[in-house]
Amino acid sequence: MASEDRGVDLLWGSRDKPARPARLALTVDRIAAAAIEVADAEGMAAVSMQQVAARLDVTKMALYRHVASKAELVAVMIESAVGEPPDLRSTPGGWRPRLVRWCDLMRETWQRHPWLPAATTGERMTGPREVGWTESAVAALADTGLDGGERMDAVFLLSGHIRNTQSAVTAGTQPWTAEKQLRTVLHDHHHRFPALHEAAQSTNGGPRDNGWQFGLDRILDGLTVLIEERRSGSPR
Amino acid sequence: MASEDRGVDLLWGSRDKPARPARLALTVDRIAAAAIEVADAEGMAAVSMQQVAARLDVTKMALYRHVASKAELVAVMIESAVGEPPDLRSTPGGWRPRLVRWCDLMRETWQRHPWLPAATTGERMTGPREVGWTESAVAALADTGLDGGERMDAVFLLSGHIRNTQSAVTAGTQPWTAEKQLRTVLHDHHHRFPALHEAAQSTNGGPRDNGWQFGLDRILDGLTVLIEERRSGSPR
DNA sequence: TACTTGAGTGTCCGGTGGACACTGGGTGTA
DNA sequence: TACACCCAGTGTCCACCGGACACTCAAGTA
Repeated sequence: MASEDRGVDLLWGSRDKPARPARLALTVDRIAAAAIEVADAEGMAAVSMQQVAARLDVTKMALYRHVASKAELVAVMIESAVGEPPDLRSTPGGWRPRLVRWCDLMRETWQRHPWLPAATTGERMTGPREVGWTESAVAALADTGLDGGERMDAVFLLSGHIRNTQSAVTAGTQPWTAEKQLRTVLHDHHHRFPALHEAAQSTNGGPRDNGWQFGLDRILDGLTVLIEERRSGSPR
Repeated sequence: MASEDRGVDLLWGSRDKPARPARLALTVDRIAAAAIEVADAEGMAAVSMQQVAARLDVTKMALYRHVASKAELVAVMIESAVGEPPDLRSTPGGWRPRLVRWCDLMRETWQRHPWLPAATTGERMTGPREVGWTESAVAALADTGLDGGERMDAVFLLSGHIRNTQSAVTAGTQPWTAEKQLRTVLHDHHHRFPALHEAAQSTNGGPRDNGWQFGLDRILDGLTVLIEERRSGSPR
């Protein structure tokens, strides 16, 4: 059938265009780019081998010449989407502003690719760039007096918070992010959830950011407490 | 075929058992229980309509008489698995021990049902018990001087941390939880990730808990800073 | 010119969630 | 008592998913 189409094409028009331009056209990078387009436009759920293949005008099985499995495709997508990890050494002011900067950059790229939270959960392969981001943040904590495990835990805590707030933006991870639903539920059952009802009432307005800024400040304050304790008090 | 089996059954044995015990046997609760069994044993990915139906010796379509969709089934599973929210008013010592207690209970049930992190991500319906857990934690922050939004954000921060550490246990959300992989990568490319390499080296042993305790302490310390600031200093 | 290589194809498989028409026993009503 | 309706559970179908595998056929090499 495809060959028939080709025949018609050859007979009726565009004879001048190269007879086989499609050969060697497929590469891992092009596949990843197409998959990212799909994910950006329609979400991670829409990323299937056939969808991606269709966008490249190719059969899904052709993709398997270049990626071993869908998991590998997703891994390549992530590695491509996260971009080069930042160098924070030029950011002045010590560990705290550096981590803030790191979070800003992280959230920026995650906002550009809202499917990243969903794609980066679960057991999976990790690419060098992704590890590079972690490296970058751990390095920012180098001279804080925290031991290695603590530095890693701190970065994990921070990136987890980014993931939570970021995925909640698009997918409503937490009950109260499904705004309308919760609001009506709270209205109908306010006697059952008095504390929530009261909290919803006494919220000091302001645009919701899923608790991003609040959580960031709490985490950094908590880290500050530990770091100062280590520095001045008992150096363990 | 099923009727044949029934016939054989009737002819050869167990004639005494009621002729049609299966009628009215299916209920939402039984379906949810079966689905939870599947999820506990084989993970969320194994929860399909047919799997659940098979466990109940029933056709998958029979389930649709009782739940409208798979999403609804999952919602019922969650609501059933989280259990009754706790009453923390009897826990002495103020908001901090109460939140610690809340986290302990939360982690306990999440450990009993390791699929809960995976099931509670994404847009979905929320049941009264799940909201009840939130209510419970928000109530624990009632007399802290935080406004409603802050109380909600604090609970979100905490439950997000539980989710992250808990799901990492089973699914390796973060790069460095894939222990062996990262360790070999770090060994092979230590020149590329010096900070990570050094951190991995200088970790003060101890059993990893995915940064649960570390993160919890940081978050609670950070909350303490804010609450004390509100109480003593400028009440905003 | 003959042979090998390898990118892309077509077809198949088992699994998924779900639509829809059907069966057949239980029960309320005439 | 007879009948009709109700409705829990069934069987079959569909589109879609990821993936195995054998195939075609153009291009490069010997």
